[in-house]
Amino acid sequence: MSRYALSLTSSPAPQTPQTNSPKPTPEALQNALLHTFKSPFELKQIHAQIIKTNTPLSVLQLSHVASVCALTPTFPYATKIIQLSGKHETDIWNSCLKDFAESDSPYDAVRLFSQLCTYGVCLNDYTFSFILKACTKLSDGLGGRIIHGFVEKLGFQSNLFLQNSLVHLYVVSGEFDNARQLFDKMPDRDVVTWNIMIKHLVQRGNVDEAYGLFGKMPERNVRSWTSMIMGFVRGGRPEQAIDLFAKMEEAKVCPNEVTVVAVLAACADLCALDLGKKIHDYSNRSGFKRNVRICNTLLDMYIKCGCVEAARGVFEEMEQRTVVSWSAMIQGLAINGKGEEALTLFSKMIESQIKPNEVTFTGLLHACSHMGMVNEGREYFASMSRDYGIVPQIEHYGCMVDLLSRAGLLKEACEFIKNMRIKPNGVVWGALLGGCRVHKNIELAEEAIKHLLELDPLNDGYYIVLSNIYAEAKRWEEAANVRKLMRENGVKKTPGSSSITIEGVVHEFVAGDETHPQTDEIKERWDKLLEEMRVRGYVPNTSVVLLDIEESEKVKFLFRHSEKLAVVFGLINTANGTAIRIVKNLRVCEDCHAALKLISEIVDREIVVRDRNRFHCFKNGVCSCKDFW
DNA sequence: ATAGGGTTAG
Repeated sequence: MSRYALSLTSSPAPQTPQTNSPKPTPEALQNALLHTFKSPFELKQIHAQIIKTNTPLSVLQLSHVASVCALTPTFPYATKIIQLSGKHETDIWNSCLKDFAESDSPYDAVRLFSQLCTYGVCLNDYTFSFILKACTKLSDGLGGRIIHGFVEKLGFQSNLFLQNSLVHLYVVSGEFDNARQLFDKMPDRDVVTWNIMIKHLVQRGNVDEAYGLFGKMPERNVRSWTSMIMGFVRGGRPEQAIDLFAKMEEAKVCPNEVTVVAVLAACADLCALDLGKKIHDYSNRSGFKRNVRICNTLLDMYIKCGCVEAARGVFEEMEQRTVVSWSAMIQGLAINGKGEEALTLFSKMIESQIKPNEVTFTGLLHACSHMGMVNEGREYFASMSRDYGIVPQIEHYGCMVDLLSRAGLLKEACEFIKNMRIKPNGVVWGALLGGCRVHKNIELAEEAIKHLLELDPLNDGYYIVLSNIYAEAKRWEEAANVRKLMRENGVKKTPGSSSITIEGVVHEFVAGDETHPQTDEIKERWDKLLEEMRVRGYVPNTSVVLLDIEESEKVKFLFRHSEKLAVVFGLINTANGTAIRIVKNLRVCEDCHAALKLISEIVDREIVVRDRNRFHCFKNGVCSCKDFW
């Protein structure tokens, strides 16, 4: 008690009168008192002041008193003071409840709610909306069910706000059946109700069902469209995301910041640079330039379109950069053949006092592995836990094995796997297998495949690589055995597929596909290119064709690779001089790599191929990967 | 005074 009294008298009270200044108003005196009021034990003084000056506390002052006393035994005393003030008691406690619900410790709201119940304070619909907000923050479904009971008992069950809050709470706390049940029996739903359901169907990966609801909604607002677009992006269906965005524009709904993020993500996935640039323009026109998340997504879009310089432009113009901005830029440089710059950028990041996270290190390790910088990679790997306290994840181990294996340090890579502190996965052993192919080590490849067949027996890629390794060593019988094993295990080779987006339309080419309406035109153009390529020394590399067929047949197969089809299609259907951007589902084959280098020179165009792992920017006969991949 | 989207790797 005395401690608080002391603090009251000794603390500076700005409104305390000076000797000659006019007498302070009672309200100023109360404010002065409240200014230092931090403990419920001072309530008596407050109360005395009220009586002495005969001035009731304002709503703001009462709320302050309420929040100090809310979770203490002085609660009933505070209630009394609020009642004496003549102000509406429920309002005061509600505002306090709201503050707690929005604070970092929403559980305080739950405790206050229980006080309100214990002392019989009158509750209204606002009370419930705030306590539900707190429960939502806590993902407290059980609490939700209890509150739901209260809501019904007190007759608020037909309040749409509360119904929506309850549906949201159930869905957030994973009680989807309860959410659905409530949703189904709601007599009236508004756009918020539908949006909640769509959002959470999407989060459960149920994009089709979400789209079903989207179709049934009586009205849609910008959030409905955005959630659905985002749903398609997250569900790996960026074409549909972009289609829907076009429909949104037709419906004359104005995109907001979140829409911009969603559509940019779709552009990034599709390498749809034209649309991406349009959205960039729109974003600037709409004044979204200072939004860090938008900038990060823009940066990522340019990176994923292979436009490192445009990405750098966005990065440099940013007013604020978060760890996400730096990590995205580092990763971007890494997979675009600019590993050294990635490492330099990391030093700048550290100078800027930005703390790296696990993603930053993934980018750094990628930079090292794509450039063959073994010692640097080892050092970063050691540094991440030593200097930054980041525990390496499976991705980091994967990068390290990739780094060592590509550099030919296969034994060390193998040892590294065996000493890992977590269980290696398919990616880790797969990295070793990949290195074994480059460095022609059959023995370790067999060791790797043993693990891979256990870990990931349905992944066709590993069989293909092993079969390749045997074939390149001219051990045909073993190569055939691998393919036989593949058949026995019911594993099918994923067909190569490449896509190109022209004016917002995605054109997809699957290896060997001859059904495209422009097939003849593509062939014709290819034959012309081939003549010029041969003049420049191109020899078809049939070793990448694993089929047991005639050499001349193999050559035909080579010409049907999806990336070649997509590139030639792009040459035909875009203006001279424009860059061609292709996305491939697998890695680029060696023959295509050699061919595309020459084509970039012959037609004097930039050709960007984003494959499973990285970018290949072909320009003037060379590739940004410097043939190290 | 009350309800519903967003960023980097894989």
